[in-house]
Amino acid sequence: MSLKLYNSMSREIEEFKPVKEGHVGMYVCGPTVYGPPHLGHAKSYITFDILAKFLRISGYNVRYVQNITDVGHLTDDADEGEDKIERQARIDMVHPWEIVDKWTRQYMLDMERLGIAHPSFYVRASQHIPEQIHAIKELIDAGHAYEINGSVYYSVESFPEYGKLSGNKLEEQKDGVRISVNTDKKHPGDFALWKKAEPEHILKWDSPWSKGYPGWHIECSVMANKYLGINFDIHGGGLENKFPHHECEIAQSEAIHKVPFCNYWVHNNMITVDGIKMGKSLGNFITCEDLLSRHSKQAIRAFLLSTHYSSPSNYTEEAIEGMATGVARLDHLNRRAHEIAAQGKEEGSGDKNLLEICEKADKDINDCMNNNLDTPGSIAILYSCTSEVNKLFDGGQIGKKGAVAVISLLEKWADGLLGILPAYEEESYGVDLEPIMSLVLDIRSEMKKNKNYAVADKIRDELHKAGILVEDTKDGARWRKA
RNA sequence: GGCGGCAUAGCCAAGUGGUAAGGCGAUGGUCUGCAAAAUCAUUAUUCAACGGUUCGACUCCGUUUGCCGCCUCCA
Repeated sequence: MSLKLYNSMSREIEEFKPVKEGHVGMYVCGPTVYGPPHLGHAKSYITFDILAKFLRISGYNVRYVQNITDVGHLTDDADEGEDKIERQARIDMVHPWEIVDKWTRQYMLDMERLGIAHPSFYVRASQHIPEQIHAIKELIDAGHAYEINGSVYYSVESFPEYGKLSGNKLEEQKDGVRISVNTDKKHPGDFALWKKAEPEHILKWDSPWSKGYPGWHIECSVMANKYLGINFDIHGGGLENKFPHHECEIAQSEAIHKVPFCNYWVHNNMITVDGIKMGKSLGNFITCEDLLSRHSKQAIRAFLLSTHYSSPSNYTEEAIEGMATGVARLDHLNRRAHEIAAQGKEEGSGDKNLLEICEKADKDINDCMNNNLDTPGSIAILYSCTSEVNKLFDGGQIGKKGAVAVISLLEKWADGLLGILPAYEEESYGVDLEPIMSLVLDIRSEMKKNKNYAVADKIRDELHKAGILVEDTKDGARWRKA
Protein backbone atom coordinates (compact mmCIF):
# COMPACT_ATOMS: atom_id res chain seq x y z
CA MET A 1 0.00 0.00 0.00
CA SER A 2 1.29 3.40 -0.85
CA LEU A 3 0.39 6.89 0.24
CA LYS A 4 -2.98 8.32 -0.65
CA LEU A 5 -3.61 11.99 -0.02
CA TYR A 6 -6.66 14.18 -0.20
CA ASN A 7 -5.95 16.77 -2.84
CA SER A 8 -7.89 19.98 -2.24
CA MET A 9 -7.55 20.80 -5.93
CA SER A 10 -9.28 17.68 -7.24
CA ARG A 11 -11.33 17.27 -4.05
CA GLU A 12 -10.51 13.61 -4.13
CA ILE A 13 -8.20 11.22 -2.39
CA GLU A 14 -5.43 10.47 -4.85
CA GLU A 15 -2.53 8.10 -5.01
CA PHE A 16 0.62 10.07 -4.32
CA LYS A 17 3.11 10.07 -7.17
CA PRO A 18 6.13 12.34 -6.91
CA VAL A 19 7.42 14.42 -9.79
CA LYS A 20 10.79 12.78 -9.42
CA GLU A 21 11.00 9.17 -8.32
CA GLY A 22 12.10 8.83 -4.73
CA HIS A 23 12.04 12.58 -4.04
CA VAL A 24 9.38 14.84 -2.60
CA GLY A 25 9.31 18.63 -2.66
CA MET A 26 6.98 20.14 -0.12
CA TYR A 27 6.23 23.79 0.57
CA VAL A 28 4.22 24.89 3.58
CA CYS A 29 2.99 28.38 4.36
CA GLY A 30 4.64 29.41 7.58
CA PRO A 31 3.70 32.05 10.10
CA THR A 32 3.68 35.79 9.81
CA VAL A 33 5.93 36.61 12.71
CA TYR A 34 4.22 39.43 14.54
CA GLY A 35 2.69 37.68 17.54
CA PRO A 36 2.77 34.56 19.69
CA PRO A 37 2.44 31.12 18.11
CA HIS A 38 -0.86 29.50 19.03
CA LEU A 39 -2.61 26.17 18.95
CA GLY A 40 -3.61 26.74 15.34
CA HIS A 41 0.02 26.98 14.29
CA ALA A 42 0.68 23.81 16.26
CA LYS A 43 -2.02 21.87 14.42
CA SER A 44 -0.80 22.98 11.05
CA TYR A 45 2.89 22.39 11.59
CA ILE A 46 2.41 19.10 13.39
CA THR A 47 0.38 17.95 10.40
CA PHE A 48 3.09 18.75 7.88
CA ASP A 49 5.88 17.62 10.18
CA ILE A 50 4.21 14.24 10.32
CA LEU A 51 3.65 14.20 6.59
CA ALA A 52 7.36 14.88 6.03
CA LYS A 53 8.40 12.28 8.60
CA PHE A 54 6.07 9.67 7.19
CA LEU A 55 7.32 10.29 3.67
CA ARG A 56 10.85 9.74 4.97
CA ILE A 57 9.79 6.55 6.77
CA SER A 58 8.33 5.46 3.44
CA GLY A 59 11.73 5.91 1.82
CA TYR A 60 11.40 9.28 0.15
CA ASN A 61 14.06 11.91 0.15
CA VAL A 62 12.08 14.94 1.29
CA ARG A 63 12.85 18.60 0.85
CA TYR A 64 10.45 20.46 3.10
CA VAL A 65 10.55 24.24 2.73
CA GLN A 66 8.66 26.57 5.00
CA ASN A 67 8.49 30.33 4.73
CA ILE A 68 8.63 32.94 7.42
CA THR A 69 6.58 35.94 6.39
CA ASP A 70 8.41 38.95 7.69
CA VAL A 71 7.11 41.62 5.35
CA GLY A 72 4.09 42.54 3.30
CA HIS A 73 1.30 40.77 5.13
CA LEU A 74 -1.38 43.44 5.48
CA THR A 75 -3.88 43.80 8.30
CA ASP A 76 -6.73 44.79 6.13
CA ASP A 77 -8.61 43.87 3.05
CA ALA A 78 -8.27 45.23 -0.42
CA ASP A 79 -4.55 45.76 0.03
CA GLU A 80 -5.23 48.92 1.96
CA GLY A 81 -4.30 47.89 5.47
CA GLU A 82 -1.08 48.30 7.30
CA ASP A 83 1.76 45.82 7.19
CA LYS A 84 1.11 43.58 10.20
CA ILE A 85 4.69 43.69 11.31
CA GLU A 86 5.01 47.45 10.93
CA ARG A 87 1.82 47.88 12.91
CA GLN A 88 3.05 45.72 15.77
CA ALA A 89 6.37 47.56 15.71
CA ARG A 90 4.57 50.87 16.02
CA ILE A 91 2.50 49.58 18.95
CA ASP A 92 5.58 48.22 20.71
CA MET A 93 7.66 51.23 19.65
CA VAL A 94 10.49 49.13 18.28
CA HIS A 95 12.02 48.54 14.86
CA PRO A 96 10.04 46.07 12.72
CA TRP A 97 13.01 43.71 12.60
CA GLU A 98 12.83 43.51 16.36
CA ILE A 99 9.28 42.21 16.06
CA VAL A 100 10.38 39.78 13.38
CA ASP A 101 13.33 38.54 15.38
CA LYS A 102 11.43 38.20 18.63
CA TRP A 103 8.53 36.24 17.23
CA THR A 104 10.64 34.14 14.90
CA ARG A 105 12.65 32.98 17.88
CA GLN A 106 9.50 32.34 19.89
CA TYR A 107 8.04 30.40 16.99
CA MET A 108 11.10 28.19 16.62
CA LEU A 109 11.27 27.64 20.35
CA ASP A 110 7.62 26.65 20.64
CA MET A 111 7.81 24.36 17.65
CA GLU A 112 10.82 22.64 19.12
CA ARG A 113 9.11 22.22 22.48
CA LEU A 114 6.19 20.63 20.67
CA GLY A 115 8.52 18.11 19.09
CA ILE A 116 8.12 19.54 15.61
CA ALA A 117 11.28 19.05 13.60
CA HIS A 118 12.77 21.88 11.60
CA PRO A 119 11.82 21.78 7.95
CA SER A 120 14.72 21.17 5.61
CA PHE A 121 15.10 24.93 5.75
CA TYR A 122 13.17 28.12 6.32
CA VAL A 123 12.96 30.88 3.74
CA ARG A 124 12.13 34.49 4.42
CA ALA A 125 10.15 36.89 2.30
CA SER A 126 12.49 39.78 3.09
CA GLN A 127 15.47 37.85 1.79
CA HIS A 128 13.90 37.27 -1.60
CA ILE A 129 13.04 40.80 -2.66
CA PRO A 130 15.05 40.71 -5.94
CA GLU A 131 13.41 37.42 -6.92
CA GLN A 132 9.98 38.85 -6.19
CA ILE A 133 10.69 41.98 -8.22
CA HIS A 134 11.86 39.80 -11.07
CA ALA A 135 8.65 37.74 -10.96
CA ILE A 136 6.52 40.88 -10.91
CA LYS A 137 8.34 42.14 -14.01
CA GLU A 138 7.60 38.87 -15.75
CA LEU A 139 3.93 39.15 -14.83
CA ILE A 140 3.73 42.68 -16.19
CA ASP A 141 5.49 41.63 -19.41
CA ALA A 142 3.10 38.73 -19.84
CA GLY A 143 0.11 41.05 -19.45
CA HIS A 144 -1.01 39.63 -16.11
CA ALA A 145 -0.19 42.68 -14.04
CA TYR A 146 -0.33 46.45 -14.31
CA GLU A 147 1.25 49.36 -12.53
CA ILE A 148 -0.69 52.28 -11.12
CA ASN A 149 0.79 55.06 -9.00
CA GLY A 150 3.88 53.07 -8.09
CA SER A 151 1.95 49.95 -7.05
CA VAL A 152 1.54 46.83 -9.13
CA TYR A 153 -1.56 44.68 -9.16
CA TYR A 154 -2.29 41.27 -10.56
CA SER A 155 -5.20 41.25 -12.95
CA VAL A 156 -7.36 38.29 -11.93
CA GLU A 157 -9.32 38.57 -15.15
CA SER A 158 -6.16 37.79 -17.09
CA PHE A 159 -6.04 34.33 -15.55
CA PRO A 160 -9.22 32.45 -16.49
CA GLU A 161 -8.53 29.65 -14.04
CA TYR A 162 -8.52 32.03 -11.07
CA GLY A 163 -10.77 30.37 -8.50
CA LYS A 164 -10.10 26.77 -9.49
CA LEU A 165 -8.78 25.82 -6.07
CA SER A 166 -11.43 27.43 -3.88
CA GLY A 167 -14.34 27.14 -6.27
CA ASN A 168 -14.91 30.88 -6.07
CA LYS A 169 -15.96 32.58 -9.24
CA LEU A 170 -15.13 36.20 -9.93
CA GLU A 171 -18.64 37.19 -11.01
CA GLU A 172 -20.24 35.71 -7.94
CA GLN A 173 -17.99 37.54 -5.58
CA LYS A 174 -18.95 40.96 -6.82
CA ASP A 175 -22.01 41.00 -4.62
CA GLY A 176 -20.13 39.58 -1.71
CA VAL A 177 -18.81 41.10 1.44
CA ARG A 178 -15.70 42.40 -0.22
CA ILE A 179 -15.80 46.15 -0.47
CA SER A 180 -13.37 47.70 -2.83
CA VAL A 181 -12.05 50.90 -1.41
CA ASN A 182 -9.02 50.77 -3.64
CA THR A 183 -9.99 52.67 -6.74
CA ASP A 184 -6.66 51.93 -8.40
CA LYS A 185 -7.69 48.40 -9.10
CA LYS A 186 -9.26 47.47 -12.39
CA HIS A 187 -11.18 44.63 -10.79
CA PRO A 188 -12.05 44.39 -7.10
CA GLY A 189 -10.46 40.95 -6.98
CA ASP A 190 -7.10 42.18 -8.22
CA PHE A 191 -4.39 41.85 -5.61
CA ALA A 192 -1.18 43.69 -4.88
CA LEU A 193 2.15 42.41 -6.11
CA TRP A 194 4.05 45.53 -5.12
CA LYS A 195 2.95 48.35 -2.86
CA LYS A 196 4.35 51.83 -2.90
CA ALA A 197 5.43 52.69 0.62
CA GLU A 198 4.00 55.60 2.53
CA PRO A 199 6.71 57.99 3.75
CA GLU A 200 6.55 56.66 7.32
CA HIS A 201 6.84 53.05 6.20
CA ILE A 202 10.13 51.58 7.42
CA LEU A 203 10.45 48.30 5.52
CA LYS A 204 10.92 49.35 1.90
CA TRP A 205 13.06 48.48 -1.06
CA ASP A 206 13.88 50.02 -4.40
CA SER A 207 12.02 48.68 -7.38
CA PRO A 208 11.32 49.77 -10.95
CA TRP A 209 7.94 51.11 -9.81
CA SER A 210 8.53 52.76 -6.46
CA LYS A 211 10.26 52.51 -3.17
CA GLY A 212 7.99 49.98 -1.60
CA TYR A 213 7.45 46.42 -0.50
CA PRO A 214 6.08 43.20 -2.00
CA GLY A 215 2.53 41.95 -1.65
CA TRP A 216 1.90 38.99 0.59
CA HIS A 217 1.14 36.34 -2.04
CA ILE A 218 4.13 36.74 -4.33
CA GLU A 219 6.69 35.53 -1.78
CA CYS A 220 5.29 32.02 -1.67
CA SER A 221 5.13 31.65 -5.45
CA VAL A 222 8.67 32.84 -5.85
CA MET A 223 10.27 30.92 -3.02
CA ALA A 224 8.43 27.68 -3.67
CA ASN A 225 9.44 27.75 -7.33
CA LYS A 226 13.00 28.78 -6.55
CA TYR A 227 13.69 25.94 -4.14
CA LEU A 228 11.35 23.23 -5.37
CA GLY A 229 11.01 23.87 -9.08
CA ILE A 230 8.22 25.27 -11.24
CA ASN A 231 6.13 22.13 -10.76
CA PHE A 232 6.56 20.50 -7.38
CA ASP A 233 4.81 17.88 -5.30
CA ILE A 234 3.00 19.12 -2.21
CA HIS A 235 1.85 22.52 -1.08
CA GLY A 236 0.47 22.65 2.45
CA GLY A 237 -1.16 25.24 4.62
CA GLY A 238 -4.13 26.13 6.73
CA LEU A 239 -7.60 25.95 5.26
CA GLU A 240 -8.18 29.64 5.78
CA ASN A 241 -5.41 30.38 3.32
CA LYS A 242 -7.01 28.47 0.50
CA PHE A 243 -8.60 31.69 -0.65
CA PRO A 244 -7.25 34.11 -1.51
CA HIS A 245 -3.64 33.29 -0.64
CA HIS A 246 -3.20 29.93 -2.33
CA GLU A 247 -5.40 30.90 -5.22
CA CYS A 248 -3.12 33.87 -5.80
CA GLU A 249 0.00 31.75 -5.60
CA ILE A 250 -1.38 29.55 -8.35
CA ALA A 251 -2.35 32.53 -10.49
CA GLN A 252 1.12 34.05 -10.17
CA SER A 253 3.20 30.95 -10.73
CA GLU A 254 1.12 29.40 -13.46
CA ALA A 255 0.86 32.66 -15.37
CA ILE A 256 4.65 32.83 -15.48
CA HIS A 257 5.63 29.18 -15.86
CA LYS A 258 2.63 27.74 -17.75
CA VAL A 259 2.80 24.47 -15.81
CA PRO A 260 0.82 23.35 -12.75
CA PHE A 261 2.22 25.07 -9.68
CA CYS A 262 2.06 21.97 -7.49
CA ASN A 263 0.46 18.54 -7.79
CA TYR A 264 -1.12 18.06 -4.38
CA TRP A 265 -2.73 20.70 -2.21
CA VAL A 266 -3.05 19.67 1.41
CA HIS A 267 -5.03 21.85 3.81
CA ASN A 268 -5.32 21.32 7.51
CA ASN A 269 -8.51 22.33 9.27
CA MET A 270 -8.92 24.82 12.07
CA ILE A 271 -9.03 24.87 15.85
CA THR A 272 -12.16 25.76 17.72
CA VAL A 273 -12.32 26.47 21.43
CA ASP A 274 -15.41 25.04 23.08
CA GLY A 275 -16.93 24.90 19.63
CA ILE A 276 -16.15 28.48 18.70
CA LYS A 277 -13.47 29.64 16.32
CA MET A 278 -10.28 30.62 18.04
CA GLY A 279 -9.45 34.23 17.37
CA LYS A 280 -7.75 37.19 18.92
CA SER A 281 -10.87 39.31 18.77
CA LEU A 282 -12.86 36.65 20.60
CA GLY A 283 -10.37 36.51 23.44
CA ASN A 284 -10.15 32.71 23.31
CA PHE A 285 -6.66 32.55 21.92
CA ILE A 286 -4.57 29.62 23.16
CA THR A 287 -0.85 30.20 22.79
CA CYS A 288 1.61 27.35 22.59
CA GLU A 289 3.55 28.78 25.49
CA ASP A 290 0.50 28.80 27.73
CA LEU A 291 -0.48 25.30 26.72
CA LEU A 292 3.03 23.96 27.23
CA SER A 293 3.09 25.39 30.73
CA ARG A 294 0.11 23.23 31.66
CA HIS A 295 0.43 20.11 29.52
CA SER A 296 3.12 17.82 28.24
CA LYS A 297 3.99 18.04 24.58
CA GLN A 298 2.88 14.44 24.26
CA ALA A 299 -0.61 15.24 25.56
CA ILE A 300 -0.88 18.27 23.28
CA ARG A 301 0.24 16.26 20.28
CA ALA A 302 -2.05 13.36 21.13
CA PHE A 303 -4.91 15.82 21.33
CA LEU A 304 -4.13 17.34 17.96
CA LEU A 305 -3.43 14.01 16.29
CA SER A 306 -6.52 12.29 17.65
CA THR A 307 -8.49 14.42 15.24
CA HIS A 308 -7.79 14.01 11.57
CA TYR A 309 -5.86 16.93 10.10
CA SER A 310 -8.70 17.70 7.73
CA SER A 311 -11.27 17.97 10.53
CA PRO A 312 -11.49 20.81 12.99
CA SER A 313 -10.02 20.14 16.44
CA ASN A 314 -12.18 21.36 19.25
CA TYR A 315 -10.04 22.43 22.17
CA THR A 316 -11.34 21.76 25.65
CA GLU A 317 -9.24 21.43 28.74
CA GLU A 318 -10.86 18.03 29.48
CA ALA A 319 -9.92 16.73 26.05
CA ILE A 320 -6.22 17.39 26.62
CA GLU A 321 -6.34 16.05 30.16
CA GLY A 322 -7.90 12.86 28.86
CA MET A 323 -5.09 12.57 26.37
CA ALA A 324 -2.53 12.84 29.14
CA THR A 325 -4.06 9.74 30.76
CA GLY A 326 -3.92 7.85 27.50
CA VAL A 327 -0.34 8.86 26.87
CA ALA A 328 0.61 7.65 30.35
CA ARG A 329 -0.52 4.16 29.35
CA LEU A 330 1.96 4.17 26.50
CA ASP A 331 4.61 5.37 28.91
CA HIS A 332 3.90 2.50 31.33
CA LEU A 333 4.01 -0.01 28.56
CA ASN A 334 7.33 1.35 27.40
CA ARG A 335 8.77 1.19 30.91
CA ARG A 336 7.63 -2.37 31.45
CA ALA A 337 9.16 -3.35 28.13
CA HIS A 338 12.44 -1.72 29.09
CA GLU A 339 12.44 -3.47 32.46
CA ILE A 340 11.93 -6.83 30.83
CA ALA A 341 14.56 -6.10 28.21
CA ALA A 342 17.03 -5.15 30.94
CA GLN A 343 16.31 -7.85 33.48
CA GLY A 344 14.25 -10.53 31.81
CA LYS A 345 15.25 -13.85 30.36
CA GLU A 346 16.49 -14.06 26.78
CA GLU A 347 13.41 -15.69 25.37
CA GLY A 348 9.94 -16.47 26.60
CA SER A 349 7.16 -18.71 25.43
CA GLY A 350 4.99 -15.71 24.70
CA ASP A 351 7.51 -14.00 22.45
CA LYS A 352 6.22 -15.50 19.24
CA ASN A 353 2.73 -14.28 19.97
CA LEU A 354 4.03 -10.87 20.95
CA LEU A 355 6.13 -10.56 17.82
CA GLU A 356 3.05 -11.27 15.74
CA ILE A 357 1.09 -8.58 17.57
CA CYS A 358 3.86 -6.06 16.98
CA GLU A 359 4.22 -6.98 13.36
CA LYS A 360 0.52 -6.62 12.75
CA ALA A 361 0.39 -3.30 14.58
CA ASP A 362 3.32 -2.05 12.53
CA LYS A 363 1.60 -2.94 9.30
CA ASP A 364 -1.76 -1.57 10.41
CA ILE A 365 -0.29 1.76 11.47
CA ASN A 366 1.58 2.02 8.22
CA ASP A 367 -1.68 1.39 6.35
CA CYS A 368 -3.45 4.03 8.41
CA MET A 369 -0.80 6.60 7.64
CA ASN A 370 -0.88 5.72 3.97
CA ASN A 371 -4.59 6.34 4.10
CA ASN A 372 -4.44 10.12 3.98
CA LEU A 373 -2.47 10.36 7.24
CA ASP A 374 -5.01 8.70 9.49
CA THR A 375 -3.38 9.60 12.78
CA PRO A 376 -6.50 8.91 14.90
CA GLY A 377 -6.52 5.39 13.50
CA SER A 378 -2.82 4.97 14.23
CA ILE A 379 -3.29 6.07 17.81
CA ALA A 380 -6.21 3.69 18.22
CA ILE A 381 -3.99 0.82 17.07
CA LEU A 382 -1.28 1.77 19.54
CA TYR A 383 -3.82 1.77 22.36
CA SER A 384 -5.45 -1.54 21.55
CA CYS A 385 -2.00 -2.99 21.04
CA THR A 386 -1.08 -1.70 24.51
CA SER A 387 -3.87 -3.74 26.06
CA GLU A 388 -2.83 -6.89 24.26
CA VAL A 389 0.80 -6.51 25.17
CA ASN A 390 0.03 -5.72 28.80
CA LYS A 391 -1.88 -8.98 29.02
CA LEU A 392 1.12 -10.88 27.74
CA PHE A 393 3.41 -9.02 30.11
CA ASP A 394 1.08 -9.93 32.97
CA GLY A 395 1.37 -13.54 31.91
CA GLY A 396 5.10 -13.34 32.56
CA GLN A 397 6.07 -15.37 29.52
CA ILE A 398 7.91 -12.62 27.71
CA GLY A 399 11.64 -12.47 27.14
CA LYS A 400 14.03 -9.84 25.84
CA LYS A 401 13.21 -10.63 22.26
CA GLY A 402 9.56 -9.80 22.75
CA ALA A 403 10.23 -6.76 24.86
CA VAL A 404 12.59 -5.33 22.27
CA ALA A 405 9.93 -5.74 19.58
CA VAL A 406 7.53 -3.69 21.68
CA ILE A 407 10.17 -1.04 22.26
CA SER A 408 10.93 -0.75 18.56
CA LEU A 409 7.26 -0.48 17.70
CA LEU A 410 6.81 2.33 20.19
CA GLU A 411 9.97 4.07 19.13
CA LYS A 412 9.11 3.95 15.48
CA TRP A 413 5.52 5.16 15.64
CA ALA A 414 4.60 6.53 19.06
CA ASP A 415 7.86 8.40 19.43
CA GLY A 416 9.46 8.81 16.00
CA LEU A 417 6.38 9.65 13.99
CA LEU A 418 3.59 10.77 16.31
CA GLY A 419 5.74 12.07 19.14
CA ILE A 420 3.30 11.01 21.85
CA LEU A 421 5.61 8.75 23.83
CA PRO A 422 7.13 10.32 26.95
CA ALA A 423 10.90 10.04 27.10
CA TYR A 424 12.15 6.95 28.88
CA GLU A 425 15.54 8.18 30.06
CA GLU A 426 15.76 8.52 33.80
CA GLU A 427 15.71 12.11 34.90
CA SER A 428 19.05 13.48 35.84
CA TYR A 429 19.09 14.72 39.41
CA GLY A 430 22.80 15.31 39.55
CA VAL A 431 23.13 12.15 41.59
CA ASP A 432 22.21 8.63 40.66
CA LEU A 433 18.87 7.99 42.31
CA GLU A 434 18.83 4.30 41.57
CA PRO A 435 20.86 3.07 44.58
CA ILE A 436 19.15 5.57 46.87
CA MET A 437 15.70 4.48 45.83
CA SER A 438 16.72 0.90 46.03
CA LEU A 439 17.75 1.44 49.66
CA VAL A 440 14.59 3.37 50.56
CA LEU A 441 12.35 0.77 48.99
CA ASP A 442 14.27 -2.04 50.76
CA ILE A 443 13.69 -0.43 54.11
CA ARG A 444 10.08 0.20 53.28
CA SER A 445 9.65 -3.39 52.26
CA GLU A 446 10.95 -4.46 55.67
CA MET A 447 8.41 -2.21 57.32
CA LYS A 448 5.64 -3.72 55.29
CA LYS A 449 6.75 -7.18 56.34
CA ASN A 450 6.44 -6.02 59.91
CA LYS A 451 3.05 -4.54 59.10
CA ASN A 452 4.29 -1.07 59.83
CA TYR A 453 1.97 0.28 57.16
CA ALA A 454 1.62 3.78 58.58
CA VAL A 455 5.29 4.58 58.00
CA ALA A 456 5.41 2.67 54.72
CA ASP A 457 2.48 4.70 53.43
CA LYS A 458 4.04 7.88 54.66
CA ILE A 459 7.20 7.15 52.71
CA ARG A 460 5.14 6.52 49.61
CA ASP A 461 3.11 9.70 50.09
CA GLU A 462 6.10 11.87 50.74
CA LEU A 463 7.98 10.46 47.78
CA HIS A 464 4.95 11.19 45.66
CA LYS A 465 5.00 14.79 46.78
CA ALA A 466 8.66 14.87 45.83
CA GLY A 467 7.76 13.69 42.35
CA ILE A 468 8.43 9.99 42.65
CA LEU A 469 5.65 7.48 42.24
CA VAL A 470 6.00 4.20 44.09
CA GLU A 471 3.98 1.24 42.90
CA ASP A 472 3.80 -2.02 44.83
CA THR A 473 3.62 -4.96 42.51
CA LYS A 474 3.68 -8.70 43.03
CA ASP A 475 7.39 -8.66 42.37
CA GLY A 476 8.11 -5.89 44.78
CA ALA A 477 8.05 -2.13 44.63
CA ARG A 478 8.78 -0.13 41.53
CA TRP A 479 9.34 3.59 41.18
CA ARG A 480 9.22 6.20 38.49
CA LYS A 481 8.89 9.89 37.98
CA ALA A 482 5.34 11.03 38.71
C1' G B 1 -25.57 36.40 -1.25
C1' G B 2 -21.36 33.03 -3.30
C1' C B 3 -17.74 28.98 -2.29
C1' G B 4 -16.03 24.78 0.71
C1' G B 5 -16.80 21.39 4.72
C1' C B 6 -19.10 18.89 8.98
C1' A B 7 -23.25 16.28 11.95
C1' U B 8 -21.48 8.83 14.96
C1' A B 9 -22.54 7.23 22.96
C1' G B 10 -21.77 11.58 28.87
C1' C B 11 -17.14 13.67 26.21
C1' C B 12 -13.17 13.16 22.20
C1' A B 13 -13.13 10.28 17.75
C1' A B 14 -12.39 6.23 13.38
C1' G B 15 -15.47 4.12 9.96
C1' U B 16 -13.39 5.08 1.83
C1' G B 17 -21.29 -0.21 0.03
C1' G B 18 -21.03 -6.01 3.63
C1' U B 19 -23.73 -5.24 9.20
C1' A B 20 -20.79 0.48 14.54
C1' A B 21 -12.46 0.88 15.90
C1' G B 22 -10.08 3.27 19.79
C1' G B 23 -9.49 6.72 23.90
C1' C B 24 -11.37 9.55 28.14
C1' G B 25 -15.14 9.21 31.74
C1' A B 26 -18.50 6.00 34.52
C1' U B 27 -20.10 1.33 37.01
C1' G B 28 -18.97 -3.56 38.83
C1' G B 29 -15.17 -7.67 39.49
C1' U B 30 -9.73 -9.62 39.87
C1' C B 31 -5.04 -8.25 42.14
C1' U B 32 -3.43 -5.30 46.71
C1' G B 33 -2.62 -4.48 53.96
C1' C B 34 -4.34 0.08 51.50
C1' A B 35 -3.14 2.85 47.20
C1' A B 36 -1.19 3.02 42.27
C1' A B 37 -0.61 0.33 37.87
C1' A B 38 -2.42 -3.65 35.18
C1' U B 39 -6.51 -6.69 33.94
C1' C B 40 -11.78 -8.56 33.06
C1' A B 41 -16.92 -7.18 32.26
C1' U B 42 -20.72 -3.53 31.25
C1' U B 43 -21.48 1.38 28.87
C1' A B 44 -24.68 3.27 20.42
C1' U B 45 -30.26 -2.66 17.94
C1' U B 46 -27.88 2.52 15.87
C1' C B 47 -24.91 6.88 12.97
C1' A B 48 -29.10 14.97 12.78
C1' A B 49 -34.22 14.26 10.10
C1' C B 50 -36.89 12.56 5.87
C1' G B 51 -36.88 10.38 1.11
C1' G B 52 -34.21 7.64 -3.04
C1' U B 53 -30.55 3.97 -5.39
C1' U B 54 -29.05 -1.17 -3.80
C1' C B 55 -29.72 -7.98 -2.08
C1' G B 56 -27.45 -4.75 1.51
C1' A B 57 -26.27 2.39 3.23
C1' C B 58 -22.88 5.48 8.79
C1' U B 59 -20.85 5.04 3.80
C1' C B 60 -23.71 6.84 -2.70
C1' C B 61 -27.83 10.56 -4.47
C1' G B 62 -31.69 14.28 -3.16
C1' U B 63 -34.29 17.42 0.37
C1' U B 64 -34.61 19.64 5.27
C1' U B 65 -32.43 21.24 9.88
C1' G B 66 -28.20 22.64 12.74
C1' C B 67 -22.97 23.88 13.03
C1' C B 68 -18.05 25.45 11.12
C1' G B 69 -14.59 27.79 7.70
C1' C B 70 -13.52 31.09 3.51
C1' C B 71 -15.20 35.32 0.51
C1' U B 72 -11.66 41.09 5.18
C1' C B 73 -5.81 39.68 8.75
C1' C B 74 -5.44 34.72 10.68
C1' A B 75 -2.32 28.11 10.70
